[in-house]
Amino acid sequence: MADAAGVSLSTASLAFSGNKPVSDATRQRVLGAAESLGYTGPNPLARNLRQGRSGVVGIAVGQLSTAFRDPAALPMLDAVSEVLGAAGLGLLLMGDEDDHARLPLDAVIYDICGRETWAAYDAFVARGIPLVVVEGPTWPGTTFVDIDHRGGSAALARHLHDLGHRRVAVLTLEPSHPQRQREAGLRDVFPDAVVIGACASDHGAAQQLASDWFDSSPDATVLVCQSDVQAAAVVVEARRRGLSVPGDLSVAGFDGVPTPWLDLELTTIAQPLGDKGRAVARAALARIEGDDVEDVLLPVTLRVGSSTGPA
Amino acid sequence: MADAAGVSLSTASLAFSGNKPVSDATRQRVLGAAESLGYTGPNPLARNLRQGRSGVVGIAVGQLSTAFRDPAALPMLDAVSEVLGAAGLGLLLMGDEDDHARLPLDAVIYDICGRETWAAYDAFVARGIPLVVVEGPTWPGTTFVDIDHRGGSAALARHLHDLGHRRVAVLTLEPSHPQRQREAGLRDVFPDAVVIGACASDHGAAQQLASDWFDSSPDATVLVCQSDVQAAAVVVEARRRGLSVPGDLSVAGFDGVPTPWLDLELTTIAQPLGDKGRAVARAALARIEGDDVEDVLLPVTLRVGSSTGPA
DNA sequence: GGCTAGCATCGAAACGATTCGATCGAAACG
DNA sequence: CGTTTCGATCGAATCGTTTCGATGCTAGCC
Repeated sequence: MADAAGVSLSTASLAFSGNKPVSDATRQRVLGAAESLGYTGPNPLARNLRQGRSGVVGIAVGQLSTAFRDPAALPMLDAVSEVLGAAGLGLLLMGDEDDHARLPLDAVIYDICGRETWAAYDAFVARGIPLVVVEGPTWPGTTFVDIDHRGGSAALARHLHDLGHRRVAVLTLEPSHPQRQREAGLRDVFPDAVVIGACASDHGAAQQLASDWFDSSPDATVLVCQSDVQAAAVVVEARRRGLSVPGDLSVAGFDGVPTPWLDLELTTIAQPLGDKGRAVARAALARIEGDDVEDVLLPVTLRVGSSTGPA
Repeated sequence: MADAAGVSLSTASLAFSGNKPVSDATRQRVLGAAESLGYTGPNPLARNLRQGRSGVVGIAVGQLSTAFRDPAALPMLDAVSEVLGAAGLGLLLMGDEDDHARLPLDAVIYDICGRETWAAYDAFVARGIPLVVVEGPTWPGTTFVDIDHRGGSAALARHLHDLGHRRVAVLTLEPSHPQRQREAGLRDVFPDAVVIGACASDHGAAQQLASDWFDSSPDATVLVCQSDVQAAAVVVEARRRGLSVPGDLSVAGFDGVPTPWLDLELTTIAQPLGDKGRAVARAALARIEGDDVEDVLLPVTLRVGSSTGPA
């Protein structure tokens, strides 16, 4: 250790951490000795043990390739990473299969819906690790960050109603907390909207579902989707069949992400992805500090594009 | 601690870790005591310090939202995560801005090209942390995993030459190690291929570049792109201008990822993304064990689709 | 019966920092 | 000049494991 060159362990530690004042001369001596001995600074593992923190926050997103294929996931992840990084914390990706209960995490973010997919939830709760859940159900020991699914869907529904639409079809996500909220919002305006099927936010799956639906000679004048990816797939499939959007069918999405390969702007519910990520990260930070944290509900905005028109 | 209920610390440790045999009766007693005292198993931080390992591998990908917007990034990330997870290691996302030198990482993967973006490289080398570089230049202390950019590009070029094409335009990535290799492969066949511009693998940017190029009344019969995302954007833009693909212009991509919103199959160089990820992860694991690791060069395959045709 | 093996358990020494409280001088103050 | 104060430094305790070597004990062997 560098203290062979002049000072005590405690002083050397202070010279590196700056937790207490150290005279300039001493600091120079310590840093110089470290340099010449090839000492590269405090061992992070030892620091972590002493401080009882790992400096790492886990984020569970289900299967990685599925989770990030949806463009809505990225801006949020970016924001989370940015806020945590600024606080000196790292972000650890938790796939859905591995046993992450043995890793030293300061907090865990669940960015998927459905309690059943919360890997290692019990272990984390038992160890007292703060949990932040995005768009999931509330659960003991958990801080909750959500967007206004229901209000957004209702706003979209009113927009469609104003355009004269009465026969509404819905392409849903697989059953989940946000999905239920969105359906409720839609039914506030269209109680008898008809669900044509459910799939993940995936272009191929949505296009297949839309194709089957078109085959059934539907009479709806608008198809409401649960993501812009789904909506884009529906537009592509409609056109492939010679249908015009919004002439023959109006299509609405959710999320408000760019779909640059379409030459129209989707009508969609834009959610504040960056705000959501920042709220999540701040909640995690606060809980790590031991502060009490309120659940967060973020507003969404209806963004009217050119994929919806008069019935 | 649980040893208040019967045994010594060492035995309790063995009961949990299983590193040495412990009698069944003792194990039961230890586990029972742990249960009733609310002890949730060995503290990961302490274990890490003792063992000198954190169980976490970092992966640097540049800005997150940019890196993962490219669909080619995900299958590889998935494979990396799967192999590391099976070995009990976690994967930590390193954005390009933060100081990750203070985190306890067992190894670091650089999945971006260009030495200048290797955040904290010097610090990691100084601390003796194994580094694995994907598609980057070789560098001291580094294990290198790459695909055969040059051979793949040359194979594509021969395919185009066979189709009768002689006037070739190229849309490149920003300058980087793989980009240089790919250009070399192309020029093995078409020495005077003309570069029309460079951009990241991003739909919007590529479409803009293609648009400018079409405005210049080009005489090339084929446009070679460096990713399927770029190629898809070019196809979209060509059609928007009433050009047929491959009738008026052949288009080729790179990567071999699905482009479900196009109704044609891109001609492309398919790279083994899963294999690449697994090779990277295995290299990291081996280096963590202290083994010597050979650099890896993976083959690619030409996949002829319907976006290229006779000149 | 004595000796050797082998198994289960234990004690103590790391792992490498941070941090609390004490000490020691020198400066400031009356 | 005596006393207080403050800043810099130091010693020792602590974080919670894992692991090495030693110790007992039982069983097997000749």
